[in-house]
Amino acid sequence: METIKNDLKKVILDKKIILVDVKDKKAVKSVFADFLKVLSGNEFEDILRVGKLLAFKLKRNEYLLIHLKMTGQLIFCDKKKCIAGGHNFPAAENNPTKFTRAVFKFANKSELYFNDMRRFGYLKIVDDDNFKKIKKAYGVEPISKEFDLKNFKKTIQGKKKNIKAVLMDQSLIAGIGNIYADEVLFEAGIMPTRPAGRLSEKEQKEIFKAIKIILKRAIKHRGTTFSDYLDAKGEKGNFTRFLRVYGRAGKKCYKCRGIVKKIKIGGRGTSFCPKCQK
DNA sequence: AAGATTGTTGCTTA
DNA sequence: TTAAGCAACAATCT
Repeated sequence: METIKNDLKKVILDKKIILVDVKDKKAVKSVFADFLKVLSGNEFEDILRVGKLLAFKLKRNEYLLIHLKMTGQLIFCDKKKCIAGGHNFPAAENNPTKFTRAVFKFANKSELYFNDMRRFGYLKIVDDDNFKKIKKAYGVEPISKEFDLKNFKKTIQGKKKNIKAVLMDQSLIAGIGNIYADEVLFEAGIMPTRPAGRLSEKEQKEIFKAIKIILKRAIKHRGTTFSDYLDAKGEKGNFTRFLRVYGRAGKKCYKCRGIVKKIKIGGRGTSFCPKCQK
């Protein structure tokens, strides 16, 4: 989401929105007429990110919220090229696809496609007050300065839930999902099943450090399932190569050469190394 | 063909 | 009252 936000900020700000072609009304979680009314003729002034939620700031203190959930994509196209963000998208140049739920059309003929195969994602207009309320429901931004060791210790203090569930709890820490939770705990050498409140000082510090390292690395690689243009051969990009434990069940651990295991925690697939993570 | 899949919400239970 | 646990949401792929 951080990558998508940064990429889109370069191209869609201060462009007049001529119309929004909504192909799937279910994707819009506001009163439909209001949604169109707020957007038409408006402009995006900024893009903010709250955890995995994107907030496109509009004129008159309103925001377009976009959540991509599992399979959402945002693809911006102008005359020259398409840039894209989101999960496993097909050829950016083939838009609209059968999964295109809405198209934002700008005055200069450029377009923003909201695609979503599984239809979990949504678009929503909120005012300033509402946005503040939504933001409040999220925990600290882990890449911010405000998130320091002291803050983290306080966050996990007394928690009986396992550490993986705590890392993924958006109301505690914003933005860590299933993949990065596994990566963080592998980096820190901690078993995902450990009750968060019973980790030692040293372990807490290791996890804190790992959060910073993993997120920094992920952003450096432009996110996990982000792929940009098709290359000259028409092949899809793949940027999951920097992952060290997620999706590697049955393979050799990069640290100890033992076998990476997979279990279920809270209904989610969880990859870990039983030898390296205690 | 059953079980898996990157996220969140809202209900039930403790 | 709050925290934890879990099904549900939908559509694909293996």
